[in-house]
Formats: sequence, C-alpha cells, structure tokens
Amino acid sequence: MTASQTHSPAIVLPTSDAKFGDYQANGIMAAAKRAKTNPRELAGNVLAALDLTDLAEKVEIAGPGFINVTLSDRFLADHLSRAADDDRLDVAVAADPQNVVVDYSGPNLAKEMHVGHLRSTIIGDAIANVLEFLGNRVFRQNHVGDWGTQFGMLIAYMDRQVDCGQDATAELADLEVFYRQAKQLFDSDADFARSARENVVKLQGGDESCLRRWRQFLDQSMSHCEGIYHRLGVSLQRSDMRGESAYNDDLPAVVADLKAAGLLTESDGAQCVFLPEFTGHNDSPLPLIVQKTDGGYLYATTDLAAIRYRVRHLKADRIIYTTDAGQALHFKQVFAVARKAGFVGNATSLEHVPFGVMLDAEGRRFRTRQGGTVKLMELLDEAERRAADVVAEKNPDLPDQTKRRIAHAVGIGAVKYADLSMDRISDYKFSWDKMLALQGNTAPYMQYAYARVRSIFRKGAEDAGQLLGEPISLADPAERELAKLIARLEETLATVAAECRPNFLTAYLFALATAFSNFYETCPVLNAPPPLRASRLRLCDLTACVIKKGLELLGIEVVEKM
RNA sequence: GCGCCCGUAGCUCAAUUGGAUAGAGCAGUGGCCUUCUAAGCCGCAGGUUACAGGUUCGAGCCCUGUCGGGCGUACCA
Repeated sequence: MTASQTHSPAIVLPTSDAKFGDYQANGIMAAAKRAKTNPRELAGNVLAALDLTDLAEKVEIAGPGFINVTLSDRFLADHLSRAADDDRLDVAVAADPQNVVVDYSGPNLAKEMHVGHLRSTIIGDAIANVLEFLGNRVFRQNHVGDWGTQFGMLIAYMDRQVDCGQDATAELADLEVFYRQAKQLFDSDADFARSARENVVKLQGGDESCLRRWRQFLDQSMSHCEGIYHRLGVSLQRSDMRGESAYNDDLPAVVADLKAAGLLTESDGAQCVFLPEFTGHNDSPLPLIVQKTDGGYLYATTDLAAIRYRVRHLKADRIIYTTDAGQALHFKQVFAVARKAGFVGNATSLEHVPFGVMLDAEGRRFRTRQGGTVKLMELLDEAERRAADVVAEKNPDLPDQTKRRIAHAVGIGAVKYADLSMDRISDYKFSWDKMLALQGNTAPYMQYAYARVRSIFRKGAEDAGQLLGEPISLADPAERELAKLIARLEETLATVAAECRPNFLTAYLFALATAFSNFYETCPVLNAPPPLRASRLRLCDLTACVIKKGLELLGIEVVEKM
C-alpha cells in the first residue's frame, strides 16, 4: 500500500545480523522521506496494513525504521516440504518468460582454444543455465570466428599437405601445429602467400571447392571445441554455433540500412557511423567503422547483423554478451548504433556482461613460461592431474575408476568454481592451490559437503523418497539456519539472473554448505530418535538436492564419494 | 590528453547496488575425532574500505578532486 503510493520499493533482504530476525525491509526510511513523514510512524502504518501471520512469527520495527521479520518455523517447514516433493525445488517458473540470447565463448576456429576463452565460456554458460532454469527461452549463441583472411591461409596449407601426399585431416588434429606451420609458410614463401590470398578471394566469391575445404577445416575445429565443452561440462552444442560467416549475406544490407537511416558517413575511404557521444583522441569524433576502405567488413558490422537476426528471428527480449571488459567501448557503440538504426527497439535490452582478465600468481597476464598462450586442453589436463594427486593422498583405497571420476569432477569443478565465485569485473589471480583447497569457498568444499550427505544415506540405507510425508522439525538453531538457507535458493537465482552475477550463487552455496557442516557437527542424524531422525534426513536430502542443483546450474558435477 | 574499470585484514577474495557492529578462506594462535567422511567444526587475533572533501537519518557503494594500477581510444576480434 505505502509502497505503491510513494513508488518506493520495499527492499526486503536477509538481515545483516541474526538478532534482527530473518528478513529486513529497508525501504521505509526512503519512502518516509519522500512522503515527508516520520519513518518509524510510517513503519507502524505499514505493519498495521500488513498481514504476515501466515509466514512470520514476529514482525517488529527497529532502529530508524527497519521492519524486521522472523519467519515462523511452520512457514519454513511447509516450504521445505514442497521443495522436497518437487524436482524444481519449489523454484517457480517465470510468470513472464523472456526470449534471452546469451552470446558467449566465441572462439576463433582458426586456432585451438586457449585460456582466453575460458571465462566467457564458463560465465556465459552459467548465466544461460540459470536463465533457462527460471523458465526463460534461452538461445545460446556461439559467435565463433569462422571467417577472415586466416582461413585462406589454412586452406592453402591443406592443399599443400595433400600435394605432399599427406592426409590433411589427420594433420588438422593438432590445430595449433597446423596453424603455426601455415603461418610460417605464409611469412616465408611468397607463392604460398599468394595462393592463400587467392583463396580468400575465392571464398568470398563462393568458390565451391574452396568452400568445401573451408567446411572440412571448420568441422575439425568445431569438433575440437565440442571436445573442450564436453570436458568442461559446458552446454554449448554444435547447433548453437552461429559464426561470423552466417551473417555474410546480411552485411551489405546492414550497411545499406545504416545509409538509409542517414547514419553513414564516408571518412578516409571507410564507411563509418559517427555518434556525437563517442570521441577519441583530442575529442576527435570516434567512428564505428562498418566497412573498410578495401570494401571488407569488420566485427562491428557482424555484430550489428547478429543483433538484427536475434531481434527479427529469435524475437529476443534480452541479449547478453559475455566478453572481456576491454570490449566495453565496442559494445557501447554497437548498441547505440543498433538502436539509432532501428535494428532493436526499446523493448529489447542489450547487455554487455564484462569480465576481467586472468592473471598468474605474480599478477601478470596468464601465459606459458615462454610467453605464449596456454592451451585450454593442457590447462584442463593439469587440473585433473592435480586433483588426482589430492584424491590419491586423501583416499588411496578407492578403486581407480572412482578416483578418476572424482579427479575429473573436482579438477574441472575447481577451475570453473574459482572463476565463477569471483566478482566478474575484477581481474583475478589464477591459483591452483587456492582453487583445489579443501577449505573455503571452493568446488572441492562444496562437493565434499554433498558427498557427506550422500554418505549418511548410504550408511542408513535410507531412501529419500520414503520420507515425503514426515514432518520437519526446526527446534535446533543449526536445523533452522540450514532450513532458512535451503529456502533462499529461489531469491538467489533471481538475483543471479537479473544481474548476471554467478558469484551470488557460489556465495549462497558456500553459506549453505557451511550451515550444513555446522548442522552435521551438532545434530546427529542416524542416531536421532524416530520422528527427529526422519526430519533430519529430510533436511540432509534437501541440502544435497540444492547443492546438486546449484552446482549443476554452474556446470559443475557432484560425486557420491570423495 | 580523453573515456571506462579497479584500489577493502599480511595474502587471495566477499559485501544481494544507500542500511544496523564491513564478512570468508589462507597464513598466525587456542580448542574438538570411541558416535553419520577431521577434505570437517568452534574460538581468538587481525580494518582510518588508497587519500581529501561533499551529499543524508545512514556511504566500501552516490558526487567532486588527488594519488596509484589495468584496459580502451579509425579501418584486428
């Protein structure tokens, strides 16, 4: 009532301190100011108009005008019962689902994937998963680099291989070597360089034999990416790949549209869009170049074409770009031009979701000792190797196959979790020791918490399904704290989706796992007397389900034992 | 030069966008395994949130300035 009168949001959040109850409403003070009334008085009026008897045990006014709410155990227990009986864990499907495009990963198919692709791939996938789970229609778009001059060179090198009687397909298996050798030849052999350049012209001209070899190369390269995605537990499929070349035919139309809209200016022979809000050196106008002097197009043009496609054909309500922060200006320009040109209306939101760079322990850019880029495949090998060492040390008696499975889940999970648990925008220091640490906000800690729950069920030979009707008791503070956190999944996911901030989910899961550990220490489960035993088993099962679901949305596996 | 981002405990990072006494992990220090996985749990100690002003009931968060770092700034992506 008050909120609607003053247009002030209620701002209900978990309390900053347990002594204030479970949730606090922070909006009263601001509302009172706007309405020029006393905040505590206003809080009193709100309370009088509010009926929280269904969910609250206690509601009180505190401090300058906070409203503190203590949930009733009954309300919490009811919620938990619903969650336990629901594979969505009582998280509602969006009432107004959106068509959301998430543009992420986007490797260059001319080369092997390297660590530079890791953050976009992991963060974008987590965001896509969460949005999808909340009921939105998600279009994962892998805007791969599958076009450009380097492909002329690669095709020329394929030809050279075949001429030498070698099987080009086998050679392609190591994309990095293939690229390096092609580049070397391009730089040293004038004949080769000429045929490479001719190939570019042929490709653009639609030469069928050239296109066939180009597709053959792409097929190999895409298989390599799929291998990485599969190993990483990333949901991207080949059908999500819609590379730059997919927009080739649209590029002239994009430029024509810009011209028709009166936005196009020729400058130094290039076709540009100048918008007054963008300036460069010495306040000189800064163009968005959409066509080079030689007639070629740039990634701004492709991005504009992609926006057009996503709005027209995918009916996007929201388009999310997960790229490094260095591209902020590019996207600002592209978004502004897309709106001016009418490619996208006000109903569609365009969001650049930036992230910082990966640094090594010394705070330098993450590179190999020789200064080259680190191959993603090799990074993942090392992750699993290091995880395997830890598993072997902690749990030498497990069967080898189990150890391997744990090493995979823990190693890959550690790399992903470390990335996802940081605030995206800051650069982050990559540290094997920290991400594989068994304490703190890490994947192994989460996975361990899960394995401990599962162990209880194994030991008790219990089936969670049999517990459905059993009442949940929250008498112990550790039980209640755990229940409260379990009930917080939905609001957490909503925030992650709204802000594109996976680290809110990891922080939530860490709090949940910590609460569980506490519960685990203080509340015996299997040895508890009958009604309590079932109640605690239900809390255990719910904890496991939430951890599993949360990690699954982050693309991280759980294991039954570790 | 201009623009964007960042600066929080010795170290690595949080802080749900303006809420109450700034939180974790590591490192330091003291406890807890005859009972469900100790890869765990519970204490203690550690802070002028780079600095200086400002806005207001309230600022790590907003505004102005300064210092320090990163990135970007016309035909790469």
